[in-house]
Amino acid sequence: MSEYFEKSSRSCEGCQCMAPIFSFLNKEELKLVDANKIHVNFKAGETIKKQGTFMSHVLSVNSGLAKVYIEGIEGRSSILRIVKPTSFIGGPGIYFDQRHHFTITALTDSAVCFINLQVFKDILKGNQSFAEEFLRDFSRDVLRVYNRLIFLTQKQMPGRMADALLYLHDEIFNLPRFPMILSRFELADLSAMSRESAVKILRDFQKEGLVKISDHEMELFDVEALRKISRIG
Amino acid sequence: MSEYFEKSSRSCEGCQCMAPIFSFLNKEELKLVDANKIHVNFKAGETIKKQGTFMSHVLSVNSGLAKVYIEGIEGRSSILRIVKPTSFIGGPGIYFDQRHHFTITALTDSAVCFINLQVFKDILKGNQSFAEEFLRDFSRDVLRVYNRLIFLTQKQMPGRMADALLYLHDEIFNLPRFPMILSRFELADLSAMSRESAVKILRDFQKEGLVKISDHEMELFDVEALRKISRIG
DNA sequence: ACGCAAAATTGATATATATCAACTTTTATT
DNA sequence: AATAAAAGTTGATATATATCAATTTTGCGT
Repeated sequence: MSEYFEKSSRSCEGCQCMAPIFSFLNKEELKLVDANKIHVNFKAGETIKKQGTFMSHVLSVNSGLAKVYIEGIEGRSSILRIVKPTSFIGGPGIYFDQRHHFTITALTDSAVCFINLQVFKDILKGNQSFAEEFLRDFSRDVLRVYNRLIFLTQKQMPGRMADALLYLHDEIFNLPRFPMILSRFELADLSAMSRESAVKILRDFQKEGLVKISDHEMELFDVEALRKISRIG
Repeated sequence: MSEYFEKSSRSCEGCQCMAPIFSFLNKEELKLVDANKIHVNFKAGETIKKQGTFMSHVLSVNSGLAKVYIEGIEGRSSILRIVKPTSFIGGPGIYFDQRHHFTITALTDSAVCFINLQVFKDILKGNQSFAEEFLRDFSRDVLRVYNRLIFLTQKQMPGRMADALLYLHDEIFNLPRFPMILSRFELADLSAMSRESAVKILRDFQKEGLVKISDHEMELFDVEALRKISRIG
């Protein structure tokens, strides 16, 4: 565990790497956040927050990529989302039971700010537009889960894998060629299948010339074909 | 379509059938709700709100039972929850895009109040404890979906069907014997399988003496055995 | 009470998917 | 560089699940 942390030397004011939601804060509120945050660096693979633990802070991912996943039955996991900078991470525990309902793990070296939950809530109370943006962000998250529920239960494997790749393409990298940050195992967790099945589907995609995987890089040759596979299910 | 509606003669104040969340309102706020609500009766089978439509109101189910489901791919549906009186129904559209992201259908004759969304939001702005209760309610909903995501993707059919029955038992009726409000088709939508599979699993449960279905009644003889099946997956 | 339409049921079959076991490649460690 | 450990791959097989087609039951309107 090498979570070397620091009382950030930079202040939040003027910080380029805070999550967009915090742009709704005024100077005073930002100072409050500044005084009640902890900045921590994580190495790839490290656990940022563990499901089930007490939620003392909310998170802002400043740099790096992370996976947010629910630890389910017998060691199996469902990845809810991949987080890219800069993103806010709260979750349903904030106003329900003050617990984390998912685990967050760094996929690459990452920098994260932890903002004291009570301070966050206090600011939320007094700033209407901040509160509304928070709700918008939360709601977007919820809709993502709705979508996952539908496509994980109603599509079959090729469609689910196509969706996983398109998710990385459309939401994370916006490029047909991107670093393969997820292992086959994680890709399986993202598309609700076994590792072996994930490997086989990817091999099929590769044979058909839709994608190419090499040297930790994924290249999508035919995004439209993938979209079609996604549609067909 | 026999949605005969009425400007309710009773006022909200003192109404015994409003959703618990509204108990956080003061008299004045309640009057505002009163002046901006519509009370509608639905017959079993009627659609209360349709996925994709503009969200002009939030709902309070005063009596009757309803199903909340997402219309997914090629006519397939996923039931998110069964709603019993008295319950508030909002959804992620409130602060995101003002649309309904699920369809609500009456399972029995029902009475529903539609509260103007803008008025609802205005009150939320000015009443902190109401806002927090709203967030708690919303978060509870979200956690329900998390759970469904996990058990629908990580358990196999017997476990999923056991969960569906236990859901009705634990959350809706709190009795080992209850009216079978869901068709086999709907039970299948609740446990993410085909109708035929649902029938077969139920037959197995019945053969093993775990449940009995007759005359629109479901009786759970061995709740603990069902819990075990749920656990095993 | 009759007849129709919808829902439920059934067994046979096809398909999708997981599991298993063996093996290869990659990555990390000493 | 050698070795171990982890990740990835593969084909064979078993299992879970959906689909299909035929049949029965139930509910409903006249």
